[in-house]
Amino acid sequence: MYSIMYTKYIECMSLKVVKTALYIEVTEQLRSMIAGGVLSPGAWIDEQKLAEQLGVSRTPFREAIRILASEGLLRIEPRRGCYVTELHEKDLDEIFPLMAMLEGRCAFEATSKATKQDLDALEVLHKKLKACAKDKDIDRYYAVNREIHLAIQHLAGNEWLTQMVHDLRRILNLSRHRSLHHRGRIEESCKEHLAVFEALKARDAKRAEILMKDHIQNQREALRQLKFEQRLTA
Amino acid sequence: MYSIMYTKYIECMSLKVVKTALYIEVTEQLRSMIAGGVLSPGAWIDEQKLAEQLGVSRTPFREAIRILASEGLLRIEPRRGCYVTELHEKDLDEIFPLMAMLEGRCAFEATSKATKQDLDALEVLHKKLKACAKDKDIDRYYAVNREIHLAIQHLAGNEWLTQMVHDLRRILNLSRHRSLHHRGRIEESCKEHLAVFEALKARDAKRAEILMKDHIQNQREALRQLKFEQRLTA
DNA sequence: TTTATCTAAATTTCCATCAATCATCAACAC
DNA sequence: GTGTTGATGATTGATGGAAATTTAGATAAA
Repeated sequence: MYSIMYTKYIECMSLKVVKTALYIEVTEQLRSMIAGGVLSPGAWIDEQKLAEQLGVSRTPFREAIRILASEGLLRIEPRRGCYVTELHEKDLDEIFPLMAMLEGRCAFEATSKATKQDLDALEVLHKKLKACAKDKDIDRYYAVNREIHLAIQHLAGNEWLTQMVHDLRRILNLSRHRSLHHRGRIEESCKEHLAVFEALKARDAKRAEILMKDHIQNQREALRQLKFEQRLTA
Repeated sequence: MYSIMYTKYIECMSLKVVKTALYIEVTEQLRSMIAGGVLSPGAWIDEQKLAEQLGVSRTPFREAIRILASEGLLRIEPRRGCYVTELHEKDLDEIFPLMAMLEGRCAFEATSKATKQDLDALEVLHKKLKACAKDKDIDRYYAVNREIHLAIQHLAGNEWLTQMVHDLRRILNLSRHRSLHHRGRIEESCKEHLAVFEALKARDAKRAEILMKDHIQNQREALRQLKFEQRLTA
């Protein structure tokens, strides 16, 4: 639950990187392999092979697996093996409303806590977002969008809430959904973000919350549409 | 994230219990040791000693520790050791509103999904609750109260939401708060529950949600009061 | 007295290995 | 032909000890 920063520091004389615990590095590596689609949902994880591939023995590898499993990214079937979690439509239908509620709450809290400087920083981000939307640069849009969400979560100032949103987001990323690829979604998304930001600036917390909720639920809807259309063409 | 039931079964001939994976049993044991206060918040966990005490080697013990750490019950400082998480007032101030929001949502969803039978079952539980409140039987009240909350979560039918509430509840239990010991709180709590139930029966989802939120936030308030008064007498 | 450095003990982390369990498939009975 | 039982190979689970790191104590220097 806690996100702890593990200090990596360098011994200047020997230039040797003092390593964090191996199992933590393995956890991170596996996390990004899952996020990057190297390990796809449903895939079986071969302890021996993967551990060897990462250059570690099975013990720290196993510890990493246990952690990811309790985060929900992996699923361990005792004595049978370890698999990457698969998200079904039902899961998405359950998780998106939760995200909407939690991020809505973030927007609500952020509204009263944001300083003038905070708003200025957000202004910059939203300008970037608009530019990305205009250029239809989906990858950069996604990155800036992420920054904005993180900023709002940070402004809300509730670490447990933030952690919860992060955990759920990681799970959602399992579906590698690309709702932004839905026709017109990027412009819609941008408009929604600007609306949330307007409410924030107007110090209308309730409105910011509702708009943020809508924003997330519209993501779900775009995703559903996208899948529906893909099913038609396939 | 997933709560998996691991089957324990018995080999009848030899009367030997075929054990689930050791690290899972250790996880459960540690969990209950933490919940039961055997391991108090802030306490250092001596891997060697405790593992030996539980009759297992350090490896499965370590895996258990990793799991509990990622659940938030333990805090691991790499290469330094493992400690039981301490909750501060700030954490309680952050977590209770989250619980209120999540359980409020449960009540909202449950309202539309509860069948007549479900309501009848809840009726029985609330009758029990009233009896416990009348007798001031705090332990039994706590148990029945828990049953009602679980029932409502179940009715909401969102597994991810349920899991999230469970995770947070486990964390909250670290504080071993006894808000019910606050003067008059048990009666208040009971009244609040009955009010939620009335809204449920009236199919007034929004009202059920608000009342449940209030119920949880009042718990926080009672707890704050209790601590304040204890500080005066101490 | 305080600060710094070094050494030893305690502790965490990691690995090689062994044991227990599961999936597969062939042999057999029905 | 169908279903059950029993071996074989592969994989997960557990162990104890070796290596690396930190903490604490002791000694020396300021």
